[in-house]
Amino acid sequence: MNITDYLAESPLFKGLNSENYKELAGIVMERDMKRGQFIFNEGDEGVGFYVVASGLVKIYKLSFEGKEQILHILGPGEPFAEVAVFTGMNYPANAMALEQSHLFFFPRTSFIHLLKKNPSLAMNMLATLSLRLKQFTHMIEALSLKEVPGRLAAYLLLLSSQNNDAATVKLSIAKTQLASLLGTIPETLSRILTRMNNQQYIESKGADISLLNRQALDDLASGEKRLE
Amino acid sequence: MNITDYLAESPLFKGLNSENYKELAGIVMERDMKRGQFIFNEGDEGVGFYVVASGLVKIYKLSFEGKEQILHILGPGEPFAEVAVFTGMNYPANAMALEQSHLFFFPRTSFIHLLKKNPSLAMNMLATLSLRLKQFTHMIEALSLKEVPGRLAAYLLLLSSQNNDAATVKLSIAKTQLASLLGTIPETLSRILTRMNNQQYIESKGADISLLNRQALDDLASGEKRLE
DNA sequence: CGCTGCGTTGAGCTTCTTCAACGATCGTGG
DNA sequence: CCACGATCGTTGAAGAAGCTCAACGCAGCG
Repeated sequence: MNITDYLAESPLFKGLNSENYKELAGIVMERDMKRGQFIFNEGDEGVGFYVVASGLVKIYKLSFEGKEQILHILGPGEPFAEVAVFTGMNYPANAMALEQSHLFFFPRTSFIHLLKKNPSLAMNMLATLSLRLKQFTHMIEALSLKEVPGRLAAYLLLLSSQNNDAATVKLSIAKTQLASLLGTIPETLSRILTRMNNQQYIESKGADISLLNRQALDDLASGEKRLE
Repeated sequence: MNITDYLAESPLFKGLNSENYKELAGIVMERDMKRGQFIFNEGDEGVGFYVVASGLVKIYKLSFEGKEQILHILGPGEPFAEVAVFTGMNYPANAMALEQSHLFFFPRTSFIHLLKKNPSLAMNMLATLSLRLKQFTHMIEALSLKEVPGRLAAYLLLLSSQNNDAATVKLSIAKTQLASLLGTIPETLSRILTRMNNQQYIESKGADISLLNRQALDDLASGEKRLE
């Protein structure tokens, strides 16, 4: 599988013609990252953006004391740091590989050059950024309106829905990372998982979690009910 | 002042040529809203987006119990609901006029038509969306990493910096609305303002707030210090 | 004048975090 | 191959932050 095939799989570049792909392939650079390696840090100059070819990447912010809030977890086909390309500003957050990852890097100036000649590429970017904005909207809502059990319930239901409503879901990230993604800490997450088990809403064994009572999880996610 | 002049003031449309403006003026529709009037509700079909000509608009989410989280407060020249245009999805939040407002409305299909012929318009939209994404990044950081005093301090410093670092700032929205914007409730906001007064960090009289100790506010905003 | 919305204050309570300790797992080097 | 260390997950106890509920003053406005 060559670079063009990989690119065609990303929503960002879907539906472009072969000439477009050739041009993209012409400016792309490849980077290999090991688990735990920094891709860039908040404040670094925004020299371009990335698309995950393989692996897993987290985008996150750190507080003064070092507490982490994950903004995104990104897998194959997903772009990140596009914002830096268009604002011309520095990266607004940190990026780290969660596992061995292969990345495509698109330098800012060359990419903008492509964009200007290419309305459909621009439309794709607009759609992608819009979707991301919508995700952030949900995230802000969750962080400010819901309690942690509600956020966790929403996350589990989301995972399930992404898997044909599977009864059992597998966490693709460590529980510590999940805690950060949900805006809390590992201890709290652990306690809430225990309580959900006690209530028979779920049955969790390590990274595998079975959803036993969807209705109850729904109620938690909508804030309609509290976790006993 | 005609429509074209108004449009040219919005960052969204800055730097376009006169032909572009004429086309935009050709598809725009004008709407007048009274204070408290709904512009659209979450879940409504995303038929187009708006630019504020005059007045003030809030974009917000509601929890099950009716608690509100404001996502944005928008004034003249600022666009909103662009996301719906590109995702083709329903509006992801509610919009309400905070005061008597005059709005420009751009219907989805006509606007997309313009975009496709017009790379510089697309580039402007990309830059605008990216900036908004960056703001959301900050907001998520604030909501999850900072305590309420820190968020308030950051907000006051932001207001001041938008006014040539004025020593005294005036809140353009009601304190209840500010509470929602900061992800808290009026009672908590009120108590924190009182504490900041006691510490002589600020001096507040109604909507006018003087910043007496910028260093202390900075420390709060960065999470470096706690409010006594 | 009375109503309504906004802001403030107090008391009690819930949720979450902090701090500390401990068990399990896993990869690595001896 | 085993032992060790590191990371991760879990549990307990105590404390802090913010929320709920309730009451009240105040201003603007019909």
